[in-house]
Amino acid sequence: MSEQPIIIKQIIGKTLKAIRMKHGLSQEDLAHECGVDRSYISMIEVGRNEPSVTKIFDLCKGLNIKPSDFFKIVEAEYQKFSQNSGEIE
Amino acid sequence: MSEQPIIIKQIIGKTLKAIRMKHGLSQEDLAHECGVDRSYISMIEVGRNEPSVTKIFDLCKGLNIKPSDFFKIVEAEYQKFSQNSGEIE
DNA sequence: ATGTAGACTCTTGTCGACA
DNA sequence: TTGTCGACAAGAGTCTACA
Repeated sequence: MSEQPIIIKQIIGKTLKAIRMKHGLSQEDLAHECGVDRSYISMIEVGRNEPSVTKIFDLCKGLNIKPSDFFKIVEAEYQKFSQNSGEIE
Repeated sequence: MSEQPIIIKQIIGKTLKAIRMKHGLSQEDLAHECGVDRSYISMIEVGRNEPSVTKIFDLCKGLNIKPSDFFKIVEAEYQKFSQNSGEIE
């Protein structure tokens, strides 16, 4: 049951990384900004951990974006991915 | 650091319950619909567990709503809550 | 129809250190 | 600057069963 054909953590990771880099922040900057561990951000971006909603809200605050916008991107990628059943990018 | 003044799990639970009931579904209906445990849905709605993003996507699929819409509601409640610094309802 | 409990497994999330 | 490893406490998530 934990076998999701479409892996949401990977989409979240890719999305987070893209936004973080667009803002010109390092992982450490962001980690310090929102009070989470740097290695944890790495884990997320690389798709190993799926952050909780609470953590995503924290991260979005550090990135000055609205969580709903973040999830809009994730949802769009999710649908793209489920249609193509292929690459994330 | 895991001390969030504003508890997102409670907002998620309240939101899920409201949408589920608007759709006229029981917890068991929804659980069966999206392949999760019924007691788990109860846990979420009551604010004891914070579901992962993956689970929220599953639940939204069972409710025929877009995850981004779900999070839009959660975000709105979150902001209302952080302004009033009071009741969720 | 819902909340809760116990017991269990797996993952999240933190921290320090190393490539 | 980032990925990863190991260890650890805490929480997610399942299942059975009872109020």
